[in-house]
Amino acid sequence: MTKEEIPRKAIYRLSIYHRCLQALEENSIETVSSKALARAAGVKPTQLRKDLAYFGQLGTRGLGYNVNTLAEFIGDALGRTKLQPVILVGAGNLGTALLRYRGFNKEGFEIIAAFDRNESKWGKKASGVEIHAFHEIKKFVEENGVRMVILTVPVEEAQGVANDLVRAGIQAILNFSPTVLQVPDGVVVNSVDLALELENLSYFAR
Amino acid sequence: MTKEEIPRKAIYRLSIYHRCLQALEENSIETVSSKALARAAGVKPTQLRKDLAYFGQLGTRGLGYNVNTLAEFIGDALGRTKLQPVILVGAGNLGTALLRYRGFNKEGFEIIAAFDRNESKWGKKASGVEIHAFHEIKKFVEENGVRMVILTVPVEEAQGVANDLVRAGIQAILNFSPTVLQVPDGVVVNSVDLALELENLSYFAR
DNA sequence: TTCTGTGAAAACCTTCACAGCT
DNA sequence: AGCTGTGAAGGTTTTCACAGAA
Repeated sequence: MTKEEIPRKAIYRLSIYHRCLQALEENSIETVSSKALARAAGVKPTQLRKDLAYFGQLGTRGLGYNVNTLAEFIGDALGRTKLQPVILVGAGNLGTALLRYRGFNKEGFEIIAAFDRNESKWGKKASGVEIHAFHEIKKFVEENGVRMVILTVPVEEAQGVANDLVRAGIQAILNFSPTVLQVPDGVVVNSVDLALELENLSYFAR
Repeated sequence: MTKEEIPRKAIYRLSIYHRCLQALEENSIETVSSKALARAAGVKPTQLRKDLAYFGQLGTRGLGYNVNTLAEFIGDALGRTKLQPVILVGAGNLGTALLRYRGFNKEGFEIIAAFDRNESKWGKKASGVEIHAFHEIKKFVEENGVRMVILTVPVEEAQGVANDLVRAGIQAILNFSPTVLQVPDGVVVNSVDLALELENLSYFAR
């Protein structure tokens, strides 16, 4: 069972299961069946079992899954045990809104710094996060072992900035610009394209 | 070639192609090969051709595709010809940031109103969009023929509000809460889960 | 020759059916 | 009995290989 043979989509769903398990933990529920957990996660029970089976036998037949054990196991499998430092590049509208958003911390990610090209922002803080000069990124990334970036710059700048980030040693980019970033192998990009999601919705809503 | 047999993912990619074509149009490029367009969209040429082939013969063999014609065709296929009214529910951090974000308009969507539970916000405007009382949604939706919602309320409220929206006749929800919404058949949900995207990235970044 | 269109093959992912613990 | 684990079947999406038009 190596990392390679687990479907991409299964990994994605694992995060969802993890969330649902956290909710169950908060309600002091100790055991859950694949049926109940699958329902909460919006998938079919067999799929949930299959996904978990990639990692071994995690449940107890006739009983179900232990909530705590399973939550911890998935957390480990996702490499989510320790806090991951993240930087944000582009402290505009969306960027500062994301700095204010507390959802990341709760899930184990900390935005430790922001970067912007606009000199007037340098040294200032937004939601407790200091905004640095853009050209300091490379040094900062190296010194702090940063691997992940949230990219919220205007479309026109996105590819150029992405190139700089790759050069600085960044391995993963969460891209909010409505463009397809070209990056070398070994660098991962997930794009959140708001207009595209709307467009997609409008197609399927009749 | 009915709507039903075209892969979901192909529809999604169509939006990407559309974007790339718009960029080409702005640069006054008249013709593009599947190879070039696929590269820009981050897919393989064969996949692009297959996707387009679902809709008929759109290119010219030996030559490529006409940028204008193809852009217009895809726009039509996506039902993107006329402006779609959208409302935003939950005028908090993320909500107001999205109101400020101009990317929607450019792609043919207009946020015509915002709604919030917080009475102190009622009647105020954020980025030119008026914030209404939450209980006015149903009436507003009916009167304005609104089918789509951007949902940016806190997690705890998300499912409850979604239920209200469905009752008000909403057909599509772009959900930003980190939870899986349960909705009846006929209602479409696309979720943008920021922490989940980060988690996913962190797994694939080594 | 160049580049699209497309049936067939391959890869991938989901679901089924039931074996196997508790 | 109740519920998980899993090989096999089924379905969907991607890629290949090449036919066909400009």
